Amino acid sequence: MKQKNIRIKDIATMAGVSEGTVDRVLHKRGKVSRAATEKVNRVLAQIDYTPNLIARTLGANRTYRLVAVIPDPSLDEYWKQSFDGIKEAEADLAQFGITINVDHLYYNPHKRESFQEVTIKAFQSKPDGILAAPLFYHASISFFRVLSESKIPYILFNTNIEESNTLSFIGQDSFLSGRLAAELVSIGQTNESHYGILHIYEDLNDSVYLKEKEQGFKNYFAIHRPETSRNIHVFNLPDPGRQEFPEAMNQVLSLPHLNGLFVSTSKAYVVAHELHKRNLSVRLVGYDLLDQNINYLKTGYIHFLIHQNPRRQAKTGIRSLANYILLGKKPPRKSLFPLEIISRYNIDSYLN
Amino acid sequence: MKQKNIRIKDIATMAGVSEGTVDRVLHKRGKVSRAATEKVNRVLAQIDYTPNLIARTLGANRTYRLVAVIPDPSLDEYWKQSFDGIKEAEADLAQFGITINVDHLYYNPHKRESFQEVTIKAFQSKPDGILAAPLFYHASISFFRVLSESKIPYILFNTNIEESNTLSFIGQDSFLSGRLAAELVSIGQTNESHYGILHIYEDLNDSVYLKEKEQGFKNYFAIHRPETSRNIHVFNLPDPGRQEFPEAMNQVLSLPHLNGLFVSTSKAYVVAHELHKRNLSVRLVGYDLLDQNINYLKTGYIHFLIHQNPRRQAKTGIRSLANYILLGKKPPRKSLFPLEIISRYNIDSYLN
DNA sequence: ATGAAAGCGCTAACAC
DNA sequence: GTGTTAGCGCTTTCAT
Repeated sequence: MKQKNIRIKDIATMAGVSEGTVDRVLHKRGKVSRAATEKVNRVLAQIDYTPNLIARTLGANRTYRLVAVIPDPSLDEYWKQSFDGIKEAEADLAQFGITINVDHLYYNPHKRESFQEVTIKAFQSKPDGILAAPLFYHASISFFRVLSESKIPYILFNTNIEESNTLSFIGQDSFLSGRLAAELVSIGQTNESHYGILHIYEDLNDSVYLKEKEQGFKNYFAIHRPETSRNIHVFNLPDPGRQEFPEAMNQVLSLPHLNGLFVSTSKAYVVAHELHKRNLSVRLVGYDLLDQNINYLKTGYIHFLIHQNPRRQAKTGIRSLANYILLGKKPPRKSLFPLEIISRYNIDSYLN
Repeated sequence: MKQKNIRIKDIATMAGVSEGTVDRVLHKRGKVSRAATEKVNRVLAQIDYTPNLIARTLGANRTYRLVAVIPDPSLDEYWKQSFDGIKEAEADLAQFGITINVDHLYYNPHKRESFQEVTIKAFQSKPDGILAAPLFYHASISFFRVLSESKIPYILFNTNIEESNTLSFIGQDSFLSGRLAAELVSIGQTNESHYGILHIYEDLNDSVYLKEKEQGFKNYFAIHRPETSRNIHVFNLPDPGRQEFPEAMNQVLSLPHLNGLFVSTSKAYVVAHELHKRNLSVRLVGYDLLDQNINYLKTGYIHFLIHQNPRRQAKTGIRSLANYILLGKKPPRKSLFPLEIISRYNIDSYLN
């Protein structure tokens, strides 16, 4: 009835070779004659062999070191959530001899040099795998080229670099995300409305995904509300910590018939703050469940947040990497997360 | 630098006893003299011993059989999704010697006797753990009492039975869910609107969670739109397969000022169908990503779906059960899933 | 009651 | 190249 799992020993018997040879074929360790390789492969093709991970880790008695390259979690609550996801995954995987270095590899999300430094450090530590959130497009390219050359497997999350040779990208479809934002910001509004896209404190030159969101946003209007298409205004705003910021916001908010604002990053709360100060009512759509965003969502200054679930993205990333290293399982090239709509009506169910 | 983990062998040496004795003390298997027990415990008190779970599962070389009690997946797409979640979890856990019986334990979600039969079968098979979606409140009570008495651990999902002694319940907060539905169905509508709550083909007597949804729905109006509170109408509709159904729907749809309908189950599509037939425009809110619901969502007859994520619920349930049995980790008593809002604007991102 | 030893399935070192 | 074998840390059986 319940046939026992096939063991390497069984394969060896069936193929008429020794366990060692089967192991060598399975792991492509070389030093096997063509004849023996074929004998083993023939058996392998007929059966459905699943290695016993438990026995493997116990037998190998070795540890793997992964490395995660993300922005400093202490600088940004969003990255704190990614960090938490990494830690969760680490706890699950510890029993398989997997450790994760992340602590000394934080970078400043606004300093390209910082990212570059860290990527070099990460590479030089010769890890068994890398998970990275590569915010800087150009600096990433060379990093990933080096990794590919050194055969170090790596997975990206949050930000995709199409040109990279990554095992997998985990994140959302930025174009669709922008389209959804457009729909949320304009639903129920008249075609005379004007809308603003706000990129806050980001180097657009490096942030491909912000441009994609912008395109998705515009595309929605081009298709569904062509008359309104000309009423879309794009603003690149400075660091909200700087003095120029409120003045820049004044410009934005002085637009006539401004009925909606889309903040392309998780900084919607700074805009909500400005609306609050001025006692203005403008539909506001942004990203992510940061404490401040949640507060403004509950008080009605932010209407919708699109949840990117950084925690789960990071966790999935580490898991995929571990699955690949431990079991050789290739993850899907792209794992696109759902665009979760958060409003004041369902936010509570998302908070533990 | 990296001190090796303490092994049972080390403890044995330190305590001056054999490995076997240490193991017996560790697992309280008895047959150890007071003297030996104390020697071991003294050592244990001084060190920080963490058993190697990998080695433990490999050494034990035993299998655990879990059992899942759910409605027949072939009768209902919703339960098919739960089923898929179970199968996914099973694939992950196979390496730990966990197998799951589900195939011959389906019940008919509309037949209490069928549920009872299956619970008896499940119990008699003496599994190591049970995952159940207990749709029938009264019949569940005795089932879970028996399980508790026999020390068989069990976890509930989808439907909670507060009185049970379950290790964990995995699902959504029905009250909040009803409240969210009320908000979605009424947002942007005038206070003169009338609304219908539709329970389709369910024995309310047994379905606590439907009543909770209803209460949440009403509670929203009581608090936020007291004037509209008297405009809420509750309907218990028959099996949509029966001839009476369209006539019953006529009654519902003849309500004056009917501006919104809330279907408390995943059957919103049958209502959408009736609306479509009559070419009526009424805001419709329901549950779950069934194919037909998705179609009507895309064509605009359904406005919002609340996603219960049955796949993930079931998967989480099995995982928790396995974690408990394998590692002794107690899951949280309640694991409440987020209320995911699905509209035509983000549905695509949810479909793979 | 206790210790010794044979696995569990796989890896890796070592002979040949 | 190939087979053999000693672990990995724990469980479990079997003498004693």
